[in-house]
Amino acid sequence: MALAHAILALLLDCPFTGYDLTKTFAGSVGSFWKATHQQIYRELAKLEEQAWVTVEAIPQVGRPDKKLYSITDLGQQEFVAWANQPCDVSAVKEEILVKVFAGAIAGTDTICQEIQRHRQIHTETLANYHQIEQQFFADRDRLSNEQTFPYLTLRRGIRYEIDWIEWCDEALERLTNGE
Amino acid sequence: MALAHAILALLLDCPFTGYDLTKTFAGSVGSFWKATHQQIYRELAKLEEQAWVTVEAIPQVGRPDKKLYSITDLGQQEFVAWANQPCDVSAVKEEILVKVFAGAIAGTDTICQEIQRHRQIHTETLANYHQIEQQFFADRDRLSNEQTFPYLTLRRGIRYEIDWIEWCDEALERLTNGE
DNA sequence: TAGTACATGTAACAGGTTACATGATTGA
DNA sequence: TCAATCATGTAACCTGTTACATGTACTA
Repeated sequence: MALAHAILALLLDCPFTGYDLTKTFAGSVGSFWKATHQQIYRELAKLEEQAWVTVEAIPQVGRPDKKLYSITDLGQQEFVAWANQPCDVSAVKEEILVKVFAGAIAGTDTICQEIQRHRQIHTETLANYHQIEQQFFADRDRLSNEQTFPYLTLRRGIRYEIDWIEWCDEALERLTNGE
Repeated sequence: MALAHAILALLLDCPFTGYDLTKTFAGSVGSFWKATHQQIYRELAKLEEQAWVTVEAIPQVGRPDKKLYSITDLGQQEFVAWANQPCDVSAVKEEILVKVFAGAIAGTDTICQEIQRHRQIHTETLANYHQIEQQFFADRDRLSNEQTFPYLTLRRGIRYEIDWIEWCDEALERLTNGE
């Protein structure tokens, strides 16, 4: 049910098309939620059935109609109710750690290369987050209450990437010690 | 396909029953992979079809036969081949951050309580990891190559929990500032 | 002229969750 | 006597991924 609520969370602020939601999930909100366009279109259809959102079709020339989705009062009530229920800590599933776990069979070189590749990816993601931070949260210690909430999700993303990079360094050191 | 490889990773070391695999996924290996018994039984059936594992039925009194699964040479080859292919960084999906993102509508109190709840859970998980560390990796700076690999996965888990706890503290501070 | 952005969708499949089902043994 | 542990499984459902499909407009 959480994809539904992630979509509602975005619609609370302003109406969106499925297309724009897809881009948002691939962008800023991507630090804590991911979804493909197929998932989003399917979910929007369900949300409409439940009357949590309404659609307005906006005709266009040479393109499919834009379908602009807005959250309803019912949708907003549902979101608040959902937010007030405790939720689980998310389950971790790390493919790279499956490899590391069996590193003795996969081979130290293989593992080190993969760790280095991941370190690179995390470094790039971190740079991206830092750029968002500069652009949208310049005066970080004087944010309004409304701005603080999205900033905290970005902070979580930044911490997460830094922590991965540090683990990669630690792992590489432990694996190359004595060579 | 990664559940299959997570199972193979465990079988590389020694044979397992589906039941024992379930417990292992709920325990130590749970720091980087989770699976329910239904998933595991279904996956084991597939692995057997592909001849990546073999089964030995062990009759018991008053209980279903134990089915002890062992990895085959083919399974081992497959695992090494898989480990040598680059894999993606895992996608993050954090339900709590969906709530935090829309915190202005959910309400600061609601959000703070939920963050505090999660802080507690992360603290307990961390304590659990520290205990595993004490028990199985006592002499942390003098581990054999074989021990280093699983230790690194535990280190990742420990760092992850610490990082979450620190983020919770940071978030709570930012949200209660000026009250 | 090739690729990207815009804008939606169907279909098939893979992976994950929840409920139900069986039935002996052991410990509180 | 109640719950937990041992040990397996079926079925239904929900979520997520991949491939395919359409067709314009703009940019390199």
